[in-house]
Amino acid sequence: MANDDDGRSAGEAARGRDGDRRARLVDAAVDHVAAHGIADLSLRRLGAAIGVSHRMLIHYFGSKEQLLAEIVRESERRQRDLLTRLRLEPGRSPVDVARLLWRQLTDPATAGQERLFFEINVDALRGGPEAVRVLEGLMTDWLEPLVAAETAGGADPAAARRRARLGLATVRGLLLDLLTTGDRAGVDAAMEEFLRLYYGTE
Amino acid sequence: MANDDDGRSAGEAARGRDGDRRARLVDAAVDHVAAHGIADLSLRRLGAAIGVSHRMLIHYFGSKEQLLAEIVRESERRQRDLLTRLRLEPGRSPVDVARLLWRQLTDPATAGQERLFFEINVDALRGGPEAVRVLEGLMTDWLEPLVAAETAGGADPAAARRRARLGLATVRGLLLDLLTTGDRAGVDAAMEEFLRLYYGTE
DNA sequence: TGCGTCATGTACCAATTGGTACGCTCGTGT
DNA sequence: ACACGAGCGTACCAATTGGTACATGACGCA
Repeated sequence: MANDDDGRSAGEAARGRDGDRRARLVDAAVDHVAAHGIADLSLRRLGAAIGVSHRMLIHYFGSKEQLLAEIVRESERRQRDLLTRLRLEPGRSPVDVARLLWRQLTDPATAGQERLFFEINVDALRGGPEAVRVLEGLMTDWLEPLVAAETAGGADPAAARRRARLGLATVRGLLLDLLTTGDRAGVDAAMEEFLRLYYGTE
Repeated sequence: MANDDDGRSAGEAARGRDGDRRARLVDAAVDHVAAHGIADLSLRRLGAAIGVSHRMLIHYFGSKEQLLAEIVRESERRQRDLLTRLRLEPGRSPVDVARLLWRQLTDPATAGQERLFFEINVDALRGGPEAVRVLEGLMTDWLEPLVAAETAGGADPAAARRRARLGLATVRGLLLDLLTTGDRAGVDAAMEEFLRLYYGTE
């Protein structure tokens, strides 16, 4: 017999002391992936980087695919957190919220995370049907609160959807620009231009 | 001795009858890559797909890296062509040009090409310093004519740069939205909203 | 006809990949 | 004290990778 096998089925239950270990591994993995990309990731290199043998990664996550899924999940969670942390603030004007969000997204500290977002997105585009869930989450998680904000700001639902979609797309486009050019000043200026058009500030 | 080696140095000169073959191979390669992505590309699979042995790919291009470089170059060229083909038209209003460009970019026939653009972009983000050239081309090739158009439309240079940058980012963001959601109607509506804000049409 | 050059396929190579087998080392319950 | 099970590392595996060696043609030129 002498079998290894975790009978743990990864995702659920069993938060019994090694849940910590798992969680810490995922965290470290996301950090590493944000820094080095997801494309040429190998279990061995990842393991070496975060201080475990690749054997342990398979032990805890079952397979590379499952580990990747968990990395994506955790990364999505971090992005969502970024958003929800903003909407909590009361009584801000929409422009200020937008500016705040923008500043947070363009914080150099989270640059890796943003790059990872695009990487996951592009990656999922090529992936099979199981990637659809990821893609949907990537869009709706952001679209929903934005639509809500627009509706609250007093726009009919159709217009709110249009505006939310436009805003999200523009932010992402500018974010990609910033990542590729690194020209913060230029991109910030473009963002200000957008805010002027979008909120009609003069 | 009995050596194989092409002394051709790939890129230049030697358009001597096999330039055709090379060019056709690059073309087929770009098509294949647009359809299947660049991430899990292998010389063997690519070769099988376009009807040559992976040996031939190396023979004609020297290495996978050089082949990839050429694919990227050709892909960029196609994108640029897409743009220049539009600016030739005389006497169109900016809104119409924009709408035309948008329709061309969102043509399902070029969807693979657009996806490839994002893939190359994301890929280059993680790449070494040789990728900088690619990234710069990816931005300036588009930004320049847009800035020119804005300036011609009567805006001071600073504003023209801001507006061009904003327009490009928004188009790309919406394009990414379209690729991930496939919701053409919704994205088109957002685009119309943008054109209204951007050109002040009522 | 014979020779050389180029295009191409087949067979191979070392390196790297995800995943597995197995054995060592502890901490803990009895 | 001792057995046992979980956590872990080492050594391994087959598959796939980019790249190379070599043989085999086809074609042109003498």
